[in-house]
Amino acid sequence: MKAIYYDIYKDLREKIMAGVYPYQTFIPSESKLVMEYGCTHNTIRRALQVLMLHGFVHSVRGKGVRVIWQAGHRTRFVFGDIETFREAAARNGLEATTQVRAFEYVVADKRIADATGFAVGDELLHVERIRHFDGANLIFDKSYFRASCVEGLTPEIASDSIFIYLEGELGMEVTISNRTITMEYATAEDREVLDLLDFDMLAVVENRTFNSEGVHFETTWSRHRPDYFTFLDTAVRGC
Amino acid sequence: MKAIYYDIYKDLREKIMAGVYPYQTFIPSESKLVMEYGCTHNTIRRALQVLMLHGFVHSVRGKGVRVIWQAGHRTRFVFGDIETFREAAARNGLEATTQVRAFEYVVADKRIADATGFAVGDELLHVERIRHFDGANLIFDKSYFRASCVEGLTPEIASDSIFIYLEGELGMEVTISNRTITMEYATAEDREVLDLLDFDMLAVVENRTFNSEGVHFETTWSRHRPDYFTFLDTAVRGC
DNA sequence: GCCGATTTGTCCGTATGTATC
DNA sequence: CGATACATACGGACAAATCGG
Repeated sequence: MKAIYYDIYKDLREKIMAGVYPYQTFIPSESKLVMEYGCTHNTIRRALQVLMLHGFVHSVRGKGVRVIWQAGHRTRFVFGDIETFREAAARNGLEATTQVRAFEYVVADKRIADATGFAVGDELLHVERIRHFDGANLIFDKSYFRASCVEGLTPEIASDSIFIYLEGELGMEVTISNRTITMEYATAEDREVLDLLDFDMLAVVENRTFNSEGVHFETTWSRHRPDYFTFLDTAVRGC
Repeated sequence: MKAIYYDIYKDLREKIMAGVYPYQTFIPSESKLVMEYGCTHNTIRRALQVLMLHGFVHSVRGKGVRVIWQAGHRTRFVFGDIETFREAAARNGLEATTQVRAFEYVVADKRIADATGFAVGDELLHVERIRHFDGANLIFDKSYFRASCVEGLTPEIASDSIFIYLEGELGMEVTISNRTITMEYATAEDREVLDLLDFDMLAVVENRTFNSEGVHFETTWSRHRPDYFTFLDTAVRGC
């Protein structure tokens, strides 16, 4: 990311998180930022748009751009953004390991196609992984990858990080993801592979990801033990 | 919303949902859209950005803009967007009623302030509501509003729709919302007011909303019975 | 492998509108 | 009313990626 607007976004974000622009105060006006960063109006606006989308600021016509990010809120055990399990675990300060439970090629029948969003007949790689951290098996991932997109993938790689392999070795870029979050009863299988204590339900995140060419190449269900699940989101009404 | 880019966004969205531009196909290039809509490059790009943010399309440099929205996916029992409970219920085709359980003015002590994000000493209106639809009490809302933002609000209005009142009568506009989703054990109170069957956990959405001036004016915890909870989201990696 | 046409991505400079104070 | 600040749009320029010949 070598774009100017993105550098400005990161700089402003840092200042907000560092308290240079505190909660509920106004950041400098667009024209001041234009002078400060030596770019144009439009480029500043681009950066401000990203700040808004990420829930850091809110702009008010005729008044200014107000900081709405609060320190302390939204921190621990967050598994929301598109990021690898390793990234999320590291950000939460946890040692994490992954055990691969299944790794097999299948052809999508109607049942799989309906569930995953792939087409009947698509060749898929079915992977099941168990995520261990903080002393317990806490997440059970069931994934279907489009086989043609994961050439050369092995169980050993899957136990490390599939996404780092895809992005590094295959040069694939993960960009957009459609997610749904639901709660489901734990199955016998869940109880077998996870350390569920006395929990009888799970938080299930269905994730359909698209690569940089807009091709749907993965559907994953992540089944989380409830006490380790937090999902974050910021929404903007209207336009 | 009188902006040109927004009209173009809505038009393209309609065409995608109507199947004019089917799943996985490319929509016309920017230059073709410029001619079709009689505006500039930048205005088209603005519309495309909104389409991307809402998970309808994905753009690939040098190739085009591909449709990634699938008909049928993401439909029923969705309570994700910033919208009133009535809007959501109506979209899901359900008759809905609301019972107001508490309605009282309080001053934020440290406990309330920490939980809600308001400051100690802020005057707040505490409201508890029970949402009934599909034949059962399914959602339990506990809200704190900034008192100065909800002048004239009555329990009767709260049983209808607080947001319609705020937007209509008070001219307030709800714009940004920070949400966290977690799972929690049902309390004795939950069991008292909701028809929980044998569920012992709830999906809890904490919602901090800001008005059009960027002022935090509401924190609500919506406690959903698990079988009626689905949350949707689309995420974009990188910038 | 190279070149040129196409397409998206970024940025500039300017102009006008609208809301706030 | 004027100054300030954000919102939208125009038109032009160049960079970067893709694709076909």
